Amino acid sequence: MAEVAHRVTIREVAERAGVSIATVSRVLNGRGDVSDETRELVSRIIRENGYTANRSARGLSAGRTGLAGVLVPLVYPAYFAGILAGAAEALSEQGLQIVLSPTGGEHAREVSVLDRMHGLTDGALIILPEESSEELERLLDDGYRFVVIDPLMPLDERIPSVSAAHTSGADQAMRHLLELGHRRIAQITGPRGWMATEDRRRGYRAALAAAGILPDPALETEAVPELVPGRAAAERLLDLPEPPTAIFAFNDNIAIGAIQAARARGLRVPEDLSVVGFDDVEHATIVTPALTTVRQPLAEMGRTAVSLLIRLLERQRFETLHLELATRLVVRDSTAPPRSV
Amino acid sequence: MAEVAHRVTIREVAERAGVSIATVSRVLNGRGDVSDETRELVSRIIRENGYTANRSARGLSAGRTGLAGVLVPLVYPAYFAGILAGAAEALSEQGLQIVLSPTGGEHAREVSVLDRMHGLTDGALIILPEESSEELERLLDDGYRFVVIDPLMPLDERIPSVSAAHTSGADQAMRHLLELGHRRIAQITGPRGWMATEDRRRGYRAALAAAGILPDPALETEAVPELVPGRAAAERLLDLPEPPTAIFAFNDNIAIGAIQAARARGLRVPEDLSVVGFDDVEHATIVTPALTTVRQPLAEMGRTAVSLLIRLLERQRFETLHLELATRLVVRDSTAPPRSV
DNA sequence: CTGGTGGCCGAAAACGTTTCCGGAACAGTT
DNA sequence: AACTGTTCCGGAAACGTTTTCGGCCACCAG
Repeated sequence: MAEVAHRVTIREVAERAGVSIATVSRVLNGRGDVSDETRELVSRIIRENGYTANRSARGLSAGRTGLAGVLVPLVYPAYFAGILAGAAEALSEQGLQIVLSPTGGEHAREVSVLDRMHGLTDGALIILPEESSEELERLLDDGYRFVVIDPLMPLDERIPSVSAAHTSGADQAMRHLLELGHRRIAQITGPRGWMATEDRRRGYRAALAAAGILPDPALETEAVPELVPGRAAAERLLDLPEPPTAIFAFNDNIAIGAIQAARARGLRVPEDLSVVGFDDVEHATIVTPALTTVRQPLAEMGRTAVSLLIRLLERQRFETLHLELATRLVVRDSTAPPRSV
Repeated sequence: MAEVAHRVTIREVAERAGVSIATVSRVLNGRGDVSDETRELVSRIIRENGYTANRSARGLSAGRTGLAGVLVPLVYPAYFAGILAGAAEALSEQGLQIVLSPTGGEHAREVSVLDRMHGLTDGALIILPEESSEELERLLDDGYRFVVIDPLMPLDERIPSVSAAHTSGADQAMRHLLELGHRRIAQITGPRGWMATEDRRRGYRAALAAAGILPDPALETEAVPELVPGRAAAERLLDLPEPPTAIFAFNDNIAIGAIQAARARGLRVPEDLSVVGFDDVEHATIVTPALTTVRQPLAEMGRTAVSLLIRLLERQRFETLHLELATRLVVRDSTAPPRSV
């Protein structure tokens, strides 16, 4: 029990093995130019002394830190946790450690966090970035490597990104409702200006148009993608003189809010009101009725972003920097033909 | 657009400001011994050139990396996300970055991750560790600083830990059910040997004893704390010749599984079966009926662990290394008096 | 005028690695 | 015997900071 616990260094390992530190380093990193005999000896000493390299020193010397940043607005929501889980798995396979930074979705904080990341990590995944394309371009020009997951705003061509097929997802959801016979289908959108919002709105309108239905502006309302605002938005829709028979919600939380709103006024889901969500987080399966929703492959988005990042770090050239993953409607119990049919 | 983007160093900042690197370092770290004038000038140059310190170099030189490890079995489950959210907030307030390591709950992987952490971070939070007390003691003797959150096994006195009041929580849950008039109360426990399992079992038995009820071994069954195993366990209980009128589940997932099991055989919750969970994750509020459950202050456990870790890093001496946070019963809609009363 | 004090700053060592360069030893070829 | 290669290894520079130590200067008191 030492007075001050002293971490064993490469120099001590070298001394005890009777070799130079260069040789120890070579063994450590699996470089060639070491005899089997020496390699064996050094490995033993390393094991016996419980030596592990000081990452700061390694990072400083080698120019790579082995760290990858993951910027996320919040840790808690299942949406982020899903992406994070996929990314974490893939990063760990690549031997990269994750530096997790919740930004709280505040622009200023995110900018400063990102600046710090530049001196700390080899690259980053940025989920739902608050930053403008210009700010990200500056970072890119500074030589930092990163991949954006689910960009809120349209980004410059040069910025690598991974997203989901919003328009197609909305289209699938709408087709499903239309086939069930719904004609008055409301949409609770996400915040105006987000790419996801606009893309899904496009899908919504296109599907209506294809069915020969004139969109009713009263049936489109907006909500912060959380449960309580979702419930409020649904209440607004149900208060309409001619309320919808189905609601297509921006995400599962809003959809669950809508189910609660319906139940609160004695409407049954799906008999009196059909509800479709988006995301397919775990909540969708435990709510009653189980939610029909558009599945986003969250974990896979994380994994895909990592593989893009890896190739970026290896300075590979690419065909395409923009990946869009397919979405898929999952039909459960919250949708049925409308009453009147 | 430089050929190879070159990160600006402290040396360049010093040159452009016409001062020594020592002075720039002093400004950077807010040390005294710099005139206001010089400080202003250097700050400007730093801002203009978008300089941020290389963390590896800083870590190497200063002996502190500004990184804190967080070891977690999985990222996804709301239980971990809740703790992580609290810890993340507190760590960021302290200017520490989070190195997140999902271990998959595999012992071997956790050990190696932890070894790596030692050379990378200043300290760590270890949530639900797979490691034995001995392994953690070795780490402690090596001079690594960490705090265990919700230990699975009893740990050595010297290992700092934060946990929740399991026994008291179980007692509150049982009292509630007993007061409602239940006499045949089943328990679905967590895995045998876990501290949480044993403590809650103690609370369960003590409450029964206090009510003068002889425990029936048939009413105690075990499940992996997830939804599907929980449903299976509940089915076993409901298949009993004399089934329980209430179930006290090890966590919310199991409780939700129990609700599903009841519903599947036409029993109504809470009229025909009362269910109490543990944790109070978000799921508990969106399931129907909303779950009566014992709330663990997850975010606060994370924050508390961080403040312990901070004091450890500052080498403060302490009164106590073991903190237990209070749990509290939250009554919702999944509990009611039994049928027969 | 002298000596002391305090504010401000620079030189340089130190942190623990990786990696470049070159040298020793030995085998094979001519 | 002299060479050319190969294999294996060590010396030392370099990475970008922090921090210690000491020096210079201005100011003040005696």
